[in-house]
Amino acid sequence: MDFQEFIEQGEKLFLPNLSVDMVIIGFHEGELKCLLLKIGDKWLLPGGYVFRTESVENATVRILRERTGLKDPHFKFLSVFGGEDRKFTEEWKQFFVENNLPFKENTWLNDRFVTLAHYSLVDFEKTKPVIGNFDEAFAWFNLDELPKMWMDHKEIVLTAKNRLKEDIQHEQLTYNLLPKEFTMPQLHGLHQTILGEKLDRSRFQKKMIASGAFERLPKLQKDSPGRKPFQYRVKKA
Amino acid sequence: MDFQEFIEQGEKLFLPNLSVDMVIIGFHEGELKCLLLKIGDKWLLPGGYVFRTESVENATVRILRERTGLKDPHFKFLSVFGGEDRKFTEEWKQFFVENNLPFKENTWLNDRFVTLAHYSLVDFEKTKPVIGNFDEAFAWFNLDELPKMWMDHKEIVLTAKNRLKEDIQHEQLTYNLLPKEFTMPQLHGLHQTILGEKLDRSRFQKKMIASGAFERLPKLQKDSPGRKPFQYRVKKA
DNA sequence: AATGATTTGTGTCACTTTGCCACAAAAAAA
DNA sequence: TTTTTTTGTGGCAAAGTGACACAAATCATT
Repeated sequence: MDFQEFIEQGEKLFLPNLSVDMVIIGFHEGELKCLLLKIGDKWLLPGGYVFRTESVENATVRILRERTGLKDPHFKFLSVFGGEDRKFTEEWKQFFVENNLPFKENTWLNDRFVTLAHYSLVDFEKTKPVIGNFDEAFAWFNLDELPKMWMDHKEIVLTAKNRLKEDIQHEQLTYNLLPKEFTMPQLHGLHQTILGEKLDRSRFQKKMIASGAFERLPKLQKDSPGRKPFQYRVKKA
Repeated sequence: MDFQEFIEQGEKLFLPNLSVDMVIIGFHEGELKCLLLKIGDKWLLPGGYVFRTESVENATVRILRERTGLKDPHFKFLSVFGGEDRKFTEEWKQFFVENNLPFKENTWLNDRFVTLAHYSLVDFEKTKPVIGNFDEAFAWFNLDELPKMWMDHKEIVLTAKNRLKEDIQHEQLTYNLLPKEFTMPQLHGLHQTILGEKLDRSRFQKKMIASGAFERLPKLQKDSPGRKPFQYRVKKA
């Protein structure tokens, strides 16, 4: 679907005034990163619209797959952003002007959008981002060093960051951010990064093992100094 | 707004294909009750649509106020229900036929709806339900004895019931279900009802008091046998 | 008025979980 | 061989939890 077609057909194909946005989070070099796309001189969340014949959930998975190349990505609903004046008119205008496209103020694209924000925890190494038809670039940004972003997208990312902090206390989900096989020191570092505080390594390790959610594998072979850690993977139910 | 006007104007006034539904929960005679409305021979959740010039949040508050008479009701987002074939065609058809109204298959009302479900914890005594223009009746139903309901509305109620069980573990919010001034035995009974299990009274009371969220008031005067309990209210921040 | 039943507030005590530190084992580096 | 780094596990005091006990307060019944 090229842009012209997208503008013309979108109104018929999609549920109007409704979008799905994804905060896609990966863990790389000890930092939490978020996948963003560039349109114009600002960045935005990967997102899309819901086909009239498609469930919201399927739209979410479809959008995620399209942008990450992952088959079965983790995701979780985050929040509704439904402000009465939530429009992207200025952003689209700039995009149209820069691309020498005829800008019309009152297309569906410039109308108000209620967005269903989700977050997704992905294995950074396995994720192969794909830009959309209108995006100029993609990039991973440290959650604490976000660029200029569209509208309220920065707020959405920060909401996700805070939600992750809460969810990690009650749910076993951080392993989605690591490779299938990982070590306790890795998981420990990840949790410290998410919570932004030091966690006692001894206690953390004992607690994780005691949770029974992981099974121990042979030790990891590596060249760095120090004892070689066991590897773990999530127990299948 | 009468029904004819509602049908004709709704499309222009509201965001299409989007609704807000409320699971309004009260606590009465030791049981959790849910406020439902009757249209036709089935019951449905209080709900409504979002004006194009109104935020989702304001719509939620407006709908809640309209149906409960409460000034500043508690509410919390529950979940999105966005199935690809989520339509109320049959239910509306029956309503139109029963009321001798001309039924048209393809009005906005019969289109697919994504609903933003919320739950609201209210003081049963203070709540004065008001039925909508098209509702035949309202009633409070025990959460475990729900009547025949529209589409997936029963599923929404059950989702709320389960969510409440979870939220109560992490958040101080159950006092919304009690009068401003309440006793520890009351709060204890409420928690037991929500969780569906016995909680040690001693421990519960100590934990609640230790949380520091409540301030002790003079003892309650009552005629039943036994020691008179202290009253408490939520500490203002 | 005395006694008993009921309800509520608080105490105790064993058991578990948590926070913090220690230390030994393993393996590269010096 | 010794040192340094990393990882696994142990110990112990403090805090939290579950189960039960018991006393205080108050109405109902002799």
